[in-house]
Amino acid sequence: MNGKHITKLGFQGPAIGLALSAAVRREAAGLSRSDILDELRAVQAEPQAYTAGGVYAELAAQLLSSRGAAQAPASAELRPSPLPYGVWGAELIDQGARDQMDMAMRLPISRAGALMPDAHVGYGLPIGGVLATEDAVIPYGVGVDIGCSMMLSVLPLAPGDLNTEEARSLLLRHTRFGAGVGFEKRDRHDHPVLHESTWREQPLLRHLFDKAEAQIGSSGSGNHFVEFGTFTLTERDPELGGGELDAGEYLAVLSHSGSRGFGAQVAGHFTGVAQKRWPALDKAAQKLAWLPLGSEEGESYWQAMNLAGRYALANHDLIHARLARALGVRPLVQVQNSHNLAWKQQVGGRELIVHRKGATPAEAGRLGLIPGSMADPGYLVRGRGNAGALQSASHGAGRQLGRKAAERTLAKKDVQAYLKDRGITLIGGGIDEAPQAYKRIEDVIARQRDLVDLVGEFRPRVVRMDTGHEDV
DNA sequence: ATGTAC
Repeated sequence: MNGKHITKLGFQGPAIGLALSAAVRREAAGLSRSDILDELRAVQAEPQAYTAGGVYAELAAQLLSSRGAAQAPASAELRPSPLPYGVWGAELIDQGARDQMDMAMRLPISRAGALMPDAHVGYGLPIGGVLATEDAVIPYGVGVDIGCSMMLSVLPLAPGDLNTEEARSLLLRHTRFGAGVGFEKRDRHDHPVLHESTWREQPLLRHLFDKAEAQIGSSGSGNHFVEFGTFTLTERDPELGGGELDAGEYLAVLSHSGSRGFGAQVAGHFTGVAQKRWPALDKAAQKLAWLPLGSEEGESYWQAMNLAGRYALANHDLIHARLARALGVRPLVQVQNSHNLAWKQQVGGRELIVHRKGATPAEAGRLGLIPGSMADPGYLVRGRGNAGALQSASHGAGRQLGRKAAERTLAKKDVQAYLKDRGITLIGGGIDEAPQAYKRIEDVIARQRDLVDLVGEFRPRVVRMDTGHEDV
């Protein structure tokens, strides 16, 4: 098997090398030359069927992205039909989210995409959507809560070392919830992110600094939470604490938080700028308006987005530091990951902008956190670097019922019974965040075993959330 | 998700 056989099939550019190395591996596995050529023709004919894994995944991803480039018009004109993309757990995903992803894959700047099993409808790109674009960033491809993220601290304490009442009072004292909520001046905590010069580099950032300073270390509203629970490590993991953490059960803190009012205003501002930039863009795609990287607006968004990403992680840092300090301990290990952000990433040999809107980065070996609901387990996972999923996984269980539908259909007593069955103590929390409003996390995890491996499990015990429209 | 209000 050599390069000539490959080029004769019509492979071009970086695809030649990828096809050749796959062919060599198949040869080593004992296949005949004609069988391998048949396989390569099949990959060529239908690359989307091979992106999920196996020897041909990288080649398939490369073919898909180069075809995207060949088809890309240089204007706001949409493709007549969406580029193909991988879907994990299709039977768990509603048609509305599929339609939104189809629309995203018709953008002229789109090159590759994937839909995670927790996907549901959002603004523009669906939550659970992963989209790779070329030289452009889509504010609503990242979402309103820029840098929304997860953090886990495993503490040097046994689960029984903290009783429910103490956990409740620590959460009440050291966390702040609610839209618009920040800290009073005397309770504020400092963080290096507030001292970055970036804040002075854009009028918008200068304007938002005071709000950011007041709200740092707070949790906000909606699906955000801070909780104490039991973390179970199945076996030592080389990626976790350098492989030093013993298997067993620990008291742990898990939080879900974002970039608060600061990130929301950055998102709102640049979404407006992007939509004005493409007045001729099809109305149905308006919320997917993009900013070219290299343009002043595009670079400004990129800078503000990344600052909001660091700010969101700083929120977690302060929350965990305050709780650990109150307990008089230092965490044994900490893990954090953003799940609403865009990254520059190599896809099929090219640098693309990978938007993850409610999707966990899952490069090979990278740790991430996938929470369930206020009463269901969350998982510490290790990425498998699946090329077809653009190295991503779900960011949670995903909504099954919209907020209004949950308030309409779920009964308070059923939610209370669900919590009681699992021994959960809840502070705040609205009916719209009820466990029954979410897909079963076990189902969602089962659909992505080719995207992540499970490293540990977190079972919530005392949970704080914002108070919804209707309390539980 | 945010906390203002085509």
